[in-house]
Amino acid sequence: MGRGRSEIKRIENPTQRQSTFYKRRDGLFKKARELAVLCDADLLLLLFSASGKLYHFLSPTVPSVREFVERYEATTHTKVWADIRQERRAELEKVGSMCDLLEKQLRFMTVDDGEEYTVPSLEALEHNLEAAMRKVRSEKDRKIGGEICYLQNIIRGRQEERYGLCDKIAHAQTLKDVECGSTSLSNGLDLKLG
Amino acid sequence: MGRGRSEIKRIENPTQRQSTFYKRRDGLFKKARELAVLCDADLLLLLFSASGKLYHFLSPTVPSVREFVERYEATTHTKVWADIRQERRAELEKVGSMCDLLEKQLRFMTVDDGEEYTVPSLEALEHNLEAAMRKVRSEKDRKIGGEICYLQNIIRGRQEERYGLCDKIAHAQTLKDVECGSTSLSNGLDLKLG
DNA sequence: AACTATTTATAAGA
DNA sequence: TTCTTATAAATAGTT
Repeated sequence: MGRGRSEIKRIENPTQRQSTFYKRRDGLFKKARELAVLCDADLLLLLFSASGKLYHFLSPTVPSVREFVERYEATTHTKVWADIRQERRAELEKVGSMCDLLEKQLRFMTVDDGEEYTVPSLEALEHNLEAAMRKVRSEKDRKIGGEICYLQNIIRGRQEERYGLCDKIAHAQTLKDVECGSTSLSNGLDLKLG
Repeated sequence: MGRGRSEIKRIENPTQRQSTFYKRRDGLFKKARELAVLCDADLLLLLFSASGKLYHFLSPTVPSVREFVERYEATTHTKVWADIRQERRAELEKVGSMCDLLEKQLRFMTVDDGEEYTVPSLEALEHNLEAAMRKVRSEKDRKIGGEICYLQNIIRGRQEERYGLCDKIAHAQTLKDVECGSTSLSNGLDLKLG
């Protein structure tokens, strides 16, 4: 419509583009309103101009953008926000219950400065701490035991090395004795290893 | 356009309404697309027919309905979902950091079955447990001390009551003695109270 | 869905 | 922006 032009491509002249934007924007909104009224349809039209200005139309039967988009989600089963909200809620619940559990466990082991306790509850705490202590100490013993064992093995290994060395030297000496026919020199090498 | 009609009101004839809906829907979408291309605008068009069927158009520069509505929210400062999400995120972070803190505290006091510990770290745990134990025991001592004090007070009170009673009886006796002029009966009531 | 008479939208110019 | 107007486009009624 109008004089000339038919090709639909970006209008490079900014003034002309702006002018066309106004005219066509009005036309589009008018058509949208007419469609809603004539055909009993619900529609949402959100429009940003190139300069970032917002225009929107919502058919009269629809109370809010939010409800409309929720209807859209329900129809398309996209449910983008619904899903995200669901996930967030689940995550929050998980972390929350984790927190409760930890708090309970901690409450099981420590006295809080703000609180007042009864003697039996303090005794219960004491028992819990004793149990924890036993566990820590047994773990420590186990570790130390392991280390002692490891050191013993090293010592044993070294001793065996030394014995082996002694045997070799002794053997070497024997060979020498046989070769030279004398045993006097073997006494000069007094092995005190091992 | 077209032959006749100019009044914009709901078309009562369903067949005619449906026909008009198709024609005008196509026209509207065409106009929407043209506006987006010619004027470099971003737009979203969601349309439900009277029968609930959905049609939508999103200008090519916009990747999703979600992003578009977020832009709408940011522009209008409606921010309904944005706010809710922000709150949720903050809440989650708070609970999360709380959880971390508790976990750290707990890790400070207990040995975990899955973990391997060094002897020095086990000794550190032992010290922490000893500190907690001292705190619990001092609290217990304080409580027991308080209870002993309380019981002592009760005992003292009872004793005072008894002394008072003795005094009264003694006084009554004295009165009786004075009244009767005899003191022989007072010896029959041997007070061993107090 | 296709045709066409007619109305409506709008490009260009002021 | 807004108005005017020539002209292209959309579409109501019909088939």
